[in-house]
Amino acid sequence: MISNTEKEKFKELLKAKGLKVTNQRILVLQALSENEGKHLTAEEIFELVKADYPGLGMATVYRTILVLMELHLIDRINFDDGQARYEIARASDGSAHHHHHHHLKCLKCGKVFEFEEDMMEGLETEIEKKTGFKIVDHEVKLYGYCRECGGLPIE
Amino acid sequence: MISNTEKEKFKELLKAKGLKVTNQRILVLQALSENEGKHLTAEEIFELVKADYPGLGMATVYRTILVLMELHLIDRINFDDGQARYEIARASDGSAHHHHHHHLKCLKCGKVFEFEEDMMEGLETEIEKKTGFKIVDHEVKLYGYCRECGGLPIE
DNA sequence: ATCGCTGCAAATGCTTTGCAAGTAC
DNA sequence: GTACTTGCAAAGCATTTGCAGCGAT
Repeated sequence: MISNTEKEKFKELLKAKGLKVTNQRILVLQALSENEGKHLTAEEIFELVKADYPGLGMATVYRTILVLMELHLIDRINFDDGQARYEIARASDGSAHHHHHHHLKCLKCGKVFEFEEDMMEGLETEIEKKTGFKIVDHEVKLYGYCRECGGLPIE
Repeated sequence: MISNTEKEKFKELLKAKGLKVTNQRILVLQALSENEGKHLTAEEIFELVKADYPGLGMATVYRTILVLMELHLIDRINFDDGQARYEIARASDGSAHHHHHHHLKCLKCGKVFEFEEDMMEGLETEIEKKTGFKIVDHEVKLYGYCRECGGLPIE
């Protein structure tokens, strides 16, 4: 559930950018907040919010997603299955760039798990030294076979 | 350039799967092989091969890409810019699952660099221990600002 | 009252598919 | 000769956009 404090913060953020506070925007953020770890597609967000707010249009969902991404309130993940997925950003203050949280996908059942581990700093500093690149964010995806799928490949 | 040995290996692979050796398939593989590190889109592959083989159709490019991916001869990368990109797989023997090679994208100029570093084994064993997951592959993307872009964010 | 937002429908853009003709084996 | 392949055009699907009406401030 989204706390009132968070909701107020969101309203402030919108106003600060000259954007308006609408039911649609609040409900979309809320749907993502209440489904942390579910990696919702735009379609799924649409269905969820539509249940509470029947008039909703798909285009609004997509436009709201853009707004929320610009405010750094949500992140997009792509599992190459034809549709993008979205999830609440951890540090929801709309400032931090590093969200140290990544994904683990089972190649058999397709379930997506998460992990918080962060052994990336070492790698990043090394790359920065070697290439002159200033790294501000990273994304890690692991693929394998989950416990229920027996850790064994198909076929 | 694609070596004759590699070309023969490719032909064997196709035959072993009951697939036919066609000019289109060889030319697409060759285009990707001669453009290692360029992360070509399907459209770009199409243009490249079409120069040598005018009759080519876009659908064939997409179908060939599928075949090459099933043979593990190429990998797909997605930079969320609306089109998938493809590159030759390193261990082109069509067996290995681990390709320890990842991407570094500049958030200002959009250029994509590569790095070979591999500090992932530690992370992977730890996750395996913790979750019971059997990890067979990983994908790392780093985002930042390249040397030419001054390591400084825009605006 | 203003200017942003929304819903709808149409458009876009990448990718896939159906099908008849062509080609490898 | 028998599949498998190809090119073309049409279809599919996720996402974006144009626009007139609606709603927040």
